[in-house]
Amino acid sequence: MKHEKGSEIASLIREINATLNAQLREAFKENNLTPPQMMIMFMLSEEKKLKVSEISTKMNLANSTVSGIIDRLEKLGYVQRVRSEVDRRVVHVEPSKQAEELHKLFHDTVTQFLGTIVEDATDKQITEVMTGLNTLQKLLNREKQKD
Amino acid sequence: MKHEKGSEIASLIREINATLNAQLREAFKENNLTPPQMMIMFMLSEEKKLKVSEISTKMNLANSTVSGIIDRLEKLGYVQRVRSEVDRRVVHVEPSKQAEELHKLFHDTVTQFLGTIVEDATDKQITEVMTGLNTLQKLLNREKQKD
DNA sequence: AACTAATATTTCGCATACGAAGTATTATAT
DNA sequence: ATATAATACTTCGTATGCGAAATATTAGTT
Repeated sequence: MKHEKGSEIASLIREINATLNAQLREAFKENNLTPPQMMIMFMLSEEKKLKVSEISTKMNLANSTVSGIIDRLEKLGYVQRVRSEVDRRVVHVEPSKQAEELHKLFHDTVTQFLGTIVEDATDKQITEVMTGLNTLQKLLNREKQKD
Repeated sequence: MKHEKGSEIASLIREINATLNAQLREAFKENNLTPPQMMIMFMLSEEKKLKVSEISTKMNLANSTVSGIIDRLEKLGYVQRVRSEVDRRVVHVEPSKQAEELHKLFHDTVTQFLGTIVEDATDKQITEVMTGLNTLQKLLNREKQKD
């Protein structure tokens, strides 16, 4: 009986994640960008310049994954890689000049979508969700060492 | 300010999902199977026979995704496809005879892992998590029609 | 019965997503 | 100063994961 709750929780996470991704794809469809592409553009419109590893950390992705996404954004002409002068191992990702008008649009689209998640949710509901997610995160992250 | 909570929630979901997947990969590493492969073997050891579309529904995946996973499990000799006699459009996925000893092992491994999620979690914590996830799921799923 | 619609699955093209290995550069140790 | 280790990123191979289109079969219409 012990694994029943774990099973239910794992299943719910999978389902919620899938739903969220589907809605993100739908919301960004007009822009012809995928969710992670859009999120990176969003972050760049706020930060103006990010290291590949910073993007990986913020988005919880492996460097190799981000590198591939940047490849495609670069090919689309939306960003450019710039090697750091200070430390030439570092690659800065910057929004490109020629797509500057789009940046505001991307930013607004993402902001708007993120708003809809909690739109017409009560404060109580938001608290419930945040509490539950934080608790689950803690449960998952501690149980490294044992016996 | 409105999108801040939405952003935080989306980010937490991503992070939790990634953590869960990483732990699943780690737990199933010994078996040389990926998480979805392992989950399908788990389901088959309980049900003995499932339609492709049933697997898709239970796992919240597109049929095309499941079809690919079954391809690889079949290539490994762990399952076999059997066309239904009743409705020849339907494909039944069955555990293979030659891997029968492994099935119990797979089942135990999955059961054990699902147990660890809630292991040494208090009832209060489990309730918090369940409440939060259910609330979030409801929030995401209702906002189809509007204005 | 012939035609059309619906259903179940597969195939295809593409974009994540990961870890391992490779490359280049910088930091550290001897 | 040179060898070694650490860091940042890319490349490679493989497995999801999706939607759209293709295929095969069954159900429903006329």
